[in-house]
Amino acid sequence: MARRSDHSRVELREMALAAAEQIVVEQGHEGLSARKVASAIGYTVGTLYLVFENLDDLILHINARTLDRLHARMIASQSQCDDARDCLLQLGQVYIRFASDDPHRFALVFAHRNVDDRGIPAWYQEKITRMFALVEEALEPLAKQHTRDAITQASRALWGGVHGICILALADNPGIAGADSVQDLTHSLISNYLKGFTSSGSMR
Amino acid sequence: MARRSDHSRVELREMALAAAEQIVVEQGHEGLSARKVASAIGYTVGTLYLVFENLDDLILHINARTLDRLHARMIASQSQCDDARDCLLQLGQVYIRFASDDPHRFALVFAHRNVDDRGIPAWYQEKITRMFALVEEALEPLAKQHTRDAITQASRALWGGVHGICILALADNPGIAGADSVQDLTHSLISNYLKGFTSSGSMR
DNA sequence: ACCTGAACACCGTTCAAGT
DNA sequence: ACCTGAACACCGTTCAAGT
Repeated sequence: MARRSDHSRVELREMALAAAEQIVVEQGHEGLSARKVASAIGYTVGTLYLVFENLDDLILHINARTLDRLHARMIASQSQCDDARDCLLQLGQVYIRFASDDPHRFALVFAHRNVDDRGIPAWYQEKITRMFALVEEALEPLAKQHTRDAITQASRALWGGVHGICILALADNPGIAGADSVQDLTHSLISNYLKGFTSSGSMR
Repeated sequence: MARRSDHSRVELREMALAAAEQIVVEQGHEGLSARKVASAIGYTVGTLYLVFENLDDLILHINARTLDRLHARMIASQSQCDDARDCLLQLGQVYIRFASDDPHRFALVFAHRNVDDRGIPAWYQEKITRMFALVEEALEPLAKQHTRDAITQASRALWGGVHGICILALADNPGIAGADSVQDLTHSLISNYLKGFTSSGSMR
């Protein structure tokens, strides 16, 4: 073979990403390999390195797509909720459902933190920041008496919390996935946190 | 060589575990390999499989030790706290400090969930359950008006939350590790959750 | 210019063969 | 009985060589 040019660079990238995502969905994070992706799209391993820096770079792009889909769903949920508290509960539900509907893809986002020497690229970081901003927006109407910084901090604490319940549940931890449903735990976390956050008196 | 018998089975296990832990501490999860462990203790790869089922089994035993140390520190913190609220805040602090003092070992516990076909062994699960039980105990004096089940659920939601902040911070997420310290976020989560949980009225 | 295919340096796991 | 060492089937990554 050699010199095929059947597909443009962009086409190759798209094919590789789609193939890689399918492997992850079916076999999970551990099942993914450069060789498998290459053979799935009918090319040699070497070709993959023409179009991605390395496997971590490919994974980063899968994760970018995953974060985009998650963000879209979070946005969508915000157009059909009643009050601010309900909006936050909806965000939590969407997050949990997204993770449990597609556990392998979701887990990949948080399994691969060691991108390389020069850290996570800014365009990718923005996708995470954007998600926290969504929580912050939803929290704002409930926090009139708080400063901007306090709201930011609260959104981070709260969403870190929701995320924790989510991944402990995915990992099938005995302590979490036991009797209660993940949705119930998330509801408990959000609603109790909000009760505390919106009550006027500071306890310390 | 062959037929050395320099070390008993138990000695070999201990040596392998110690060597593996050192590799994890220094090089992280990705740096660990059966061959490296074997060569670090002066044996061949095959020997490792005489004394552990496989690499996942070895990792499980590293994680068991990590959970034991964490549990010991959590226990210790409970003997020097004032009221129930302070005890819970201390638990959170210990958890976060433990994770950030030894990020690689801590991350290993939650990175490796796919033990094998027949799931996580009961003796290991118990180490996780034990930790949640500690939170539940600390929570109990604050929840006189709640049922046993409600307290259990609250301890799971709360500790899932603390865990989430913890790992997002370790992963150096821009949303979390930003301006606020992890300790502050944990404090915010616990103290606001408790305010909500201990306030009498249910909001729904 | 585009892609291959072989090479390099690694993996986890098994198991006949040596002492 | 204990341990080796070679084998097997995989990895990620690179790059001279082919068309």
